[in-house]
Amino acid sequence: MPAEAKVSTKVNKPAKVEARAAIPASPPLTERQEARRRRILHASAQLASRGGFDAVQMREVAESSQVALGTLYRYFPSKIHLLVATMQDQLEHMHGTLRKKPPQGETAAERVAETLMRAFRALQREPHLADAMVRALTFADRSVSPEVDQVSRQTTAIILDAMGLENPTPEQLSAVRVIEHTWHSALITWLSGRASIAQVKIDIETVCRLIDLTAPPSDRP
Amino acid sequence: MPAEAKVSTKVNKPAKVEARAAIPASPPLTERQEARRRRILHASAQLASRGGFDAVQMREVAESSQVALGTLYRYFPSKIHLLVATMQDQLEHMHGTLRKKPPQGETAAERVAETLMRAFRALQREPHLADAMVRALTFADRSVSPEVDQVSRQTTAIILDAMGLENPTPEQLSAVRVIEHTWHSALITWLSGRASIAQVKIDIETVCRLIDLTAPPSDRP
DNA sequence: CGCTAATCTAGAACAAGTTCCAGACTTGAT
DNA sequence: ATCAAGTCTGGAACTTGTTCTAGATTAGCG
Repeated sequence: MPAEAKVSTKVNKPAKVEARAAIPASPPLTERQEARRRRILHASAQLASRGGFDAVQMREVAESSQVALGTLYRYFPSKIHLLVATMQDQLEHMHGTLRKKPPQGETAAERVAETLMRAFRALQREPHLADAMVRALTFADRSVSPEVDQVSRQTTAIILDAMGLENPTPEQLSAVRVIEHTWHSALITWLSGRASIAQVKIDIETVCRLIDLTAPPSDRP
Repeated sequence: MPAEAKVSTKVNKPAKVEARAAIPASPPLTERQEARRRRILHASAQLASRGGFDAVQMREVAESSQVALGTLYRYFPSKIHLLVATMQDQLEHMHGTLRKKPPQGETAAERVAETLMRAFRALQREPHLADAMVRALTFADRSVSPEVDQVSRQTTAIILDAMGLENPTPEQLSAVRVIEHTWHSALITWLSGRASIAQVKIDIETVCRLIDLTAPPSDRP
C-alpha cells in the first residue's frame, strides 16, 4: 500500500518534533530515499565546512541536495537534528580511521589522550564544520536526545577502544564519562576562541590522568 | 555633549554584534539606565524561569521590562548576550550565598564537590532558568566571548574558594579547568534529560578526585 | 496495467530574532 | 534657559527556521 517507505512519523507537538533514529533500524529506506538522505548530509557538511553553524541554512541545504524544503524536514525534523546526524556520519568515518592506526601510548591514559588529540587535529582541519556540529550537539534539547545519545555512545566506544578494555569497571566508565564531558566542553571553548589549541591539549591530558586513578587491578599485560 | 551615557558602540558587522562588558568598567550608566538594565535582567530571569530558553522572547522581555525593543538590543546586543548576562547576575548571587556557608568537607576535593552539588541543587529549583542560561552559555559564539569568559572566571573563583587555596599550582588550575568543563557538560546532559541527578553527582565526584591527584605538597593543615 | 496510499515538490505562510527609522525625550554644557 | 548630541520609543521590515497545502510522482499490489 505505501509508496517509498515511511521516513518518520510526525506528531503534532506544540513546538518541537521528533526524529527517526539514525541507527539502521526503523523502516528501511528505498534506494532513492537513501540517496536523498546522503545528498542532504553531504550538502549539510559542505555548507557547514564553509561558514559553520550559521551557514547551514535549511533552504540552502534543500536546494543543494535537490530536495524540497518539506522533504528535508521529513528526513530531519530540525536543523539541530540535521547537524547531529551530520556529526554521527562524521564520527563513523573518524572511528573507522582511528581503528586502522591504534594509538601507541604505553598506558591507557596516554592512548586515550593520543586518540582524542588525533581527533582534535582532524577537527582543526575543518573548524567550521566542527563548529556547526558541536554547537548543534550542545544546543540540542530533549527532542534530540536519542540522536545525541547515539553520538555519545559512539564517542564512548572510541575512547574504550583506545583504552583497550573489554570489561571496564564502573569506575572506569565514570572516568570515561568525565573525559567526554571535558572533551565536549574543551572543544567549545576552543571553537569560541576562549582557549588555545595548547590549552585544549593540556585539559585533555589532565583529565586522562583520571584513567590511571581508576585502574586498580592490572593495567599492563 | 551626550545625554544618558552611551551604553554600547554598535558596529555594522555583517551578521553579529558586539557587546558592552558587564564588568563595572565601560561608560558608567545613569540611574535610569541602571534601572532599565535591572528591569531587563529581571524580566529575562522571570521569563526563563517559566519556559526556559524558548520562553525568553525578545519582544516579551522588552514589554515586561517596559522598554522598547530597540533599547533592549542596545543594552544586550543579542538574546545570547542577554541570557549570559542573566547568568552573570545569578552567579553573583550564588557566590555570595556560598561564601556565607563554606563547605564542610575534609579534603579540597570533598569541599569542591560539595559546593558544586549545592549549586546544582539551587539550579534544580529553577530548572527552566538553568536551561536558558546554560544553553545560552554553550551556544555563545565568539561575539560573546568576553561575557562568557567573565562567567568562567566567576566559576573558577567559586571553585578556588571551595578549595581554600591562595596560590594554586598550574596543575591545580588545570584540574579546576577540567572540573569546570565537566560541570558545564554534565549540566547539559542533565538538562536535556540524558543524565539523572545521581549521574551528575557521580560525575562531579569523579572529576573532583583530580584535585587530590594534583595536590603534591601539603593539603592538610 | 491500474489502484491506492504514501511521498515529494513548489511555494505560501507563520514565528521569533534582529535591524532600521523617524520622531519624541534627556542630559550635560554653555 | 537653551542647545546639541545622544537615547528612547513605537512600529515596520527583513531573515531564517518551521509549518502547511494542493497537486504531481512513486512504489508496491492485485
